[in-house]
Amino acid sequence: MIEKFHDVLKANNLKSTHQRLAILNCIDMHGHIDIDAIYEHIHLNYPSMSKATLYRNINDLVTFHILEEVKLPHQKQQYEIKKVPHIHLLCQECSGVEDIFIETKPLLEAVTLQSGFTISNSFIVMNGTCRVCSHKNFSSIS
Amino acid sequence: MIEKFHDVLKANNLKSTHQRLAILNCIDMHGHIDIDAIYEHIHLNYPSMSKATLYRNINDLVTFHILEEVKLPHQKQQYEIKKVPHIHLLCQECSGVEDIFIETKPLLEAVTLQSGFTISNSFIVMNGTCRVCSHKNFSSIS
DNA sequence: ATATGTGCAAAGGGTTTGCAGATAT
DNA sequence: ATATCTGCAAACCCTTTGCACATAT
Repeated sequence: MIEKFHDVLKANNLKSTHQRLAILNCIDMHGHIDIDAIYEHIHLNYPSMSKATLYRNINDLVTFHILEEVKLPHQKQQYEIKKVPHIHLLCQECSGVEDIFIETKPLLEAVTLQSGFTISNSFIVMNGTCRVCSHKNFSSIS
Repeated sequence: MIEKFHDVLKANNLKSTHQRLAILNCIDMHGHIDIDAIYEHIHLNYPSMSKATLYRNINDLVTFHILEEVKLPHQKQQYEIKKVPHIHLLCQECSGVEDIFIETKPLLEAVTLQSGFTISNSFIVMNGTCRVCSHKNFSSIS
């Protein structure tokens, strides 16, 4: 496997260890995932991985802005690879989380205008029902 | 003091105790506040208040949708009285949190269109610099 | 070769729970 | 009167930390 995160770590003067690569690959693979799920997933192929190392590395990677905390209402804290701004869509049926990249400038400008706030960053979560689950519900009715 | 939350509690078949009223008033007074701050605040006038009661009630009030969890990135979890949807503005200078009530329908519609999501609820946080802090910075430059 | 990172086990700190006594209705 | 709630203290996590060994560079 090509270790896409090797250079990211090096760029931050962090050593490229198996543990760190496993953590980053796991998070990257899942998109959004919480600590326990990361641990369980990695533990399958890598039973010697310790939780102390996981916690330490998660914190370090957040500090270095390689990871980002995702705090969704009514959910355990999750982590994701830091990407460009996007909206989190949280499906109430299947608990899935989708990312959507969409123009938020008009809203941000309206907020600035109304509040006088200079906005540097935004975090948007929307709760609802995803396309797949909507379709499932519809099928079961008809 | 008129106990505005007495009826809210009764409506949910929860007994209107001093502790619950103190918790709700404290949160209402502050807008957004975390558990420890609630405890300290209530403890001043009400030293016998126990943390167990605070935790139990916070959880109960969230369950009954009287309170709402507010999870802001890089902040401790806070609580607020459940209100109509609004945007949280988080100032990076003074750490203040403002609420702003603004039209988000166009964005929600765009999201629905692009993703097929049926949105029931949204949670929006914007980070930046509030009007007061912007002005402070400007003054110190000129 | 050496600064960093890891695993282990113990410590720490926030949250929950069982129980007996207190309180709201 | 009685179901509910509270305070206390102990139990229970989840998370962090100290230390000796291992690893990446």
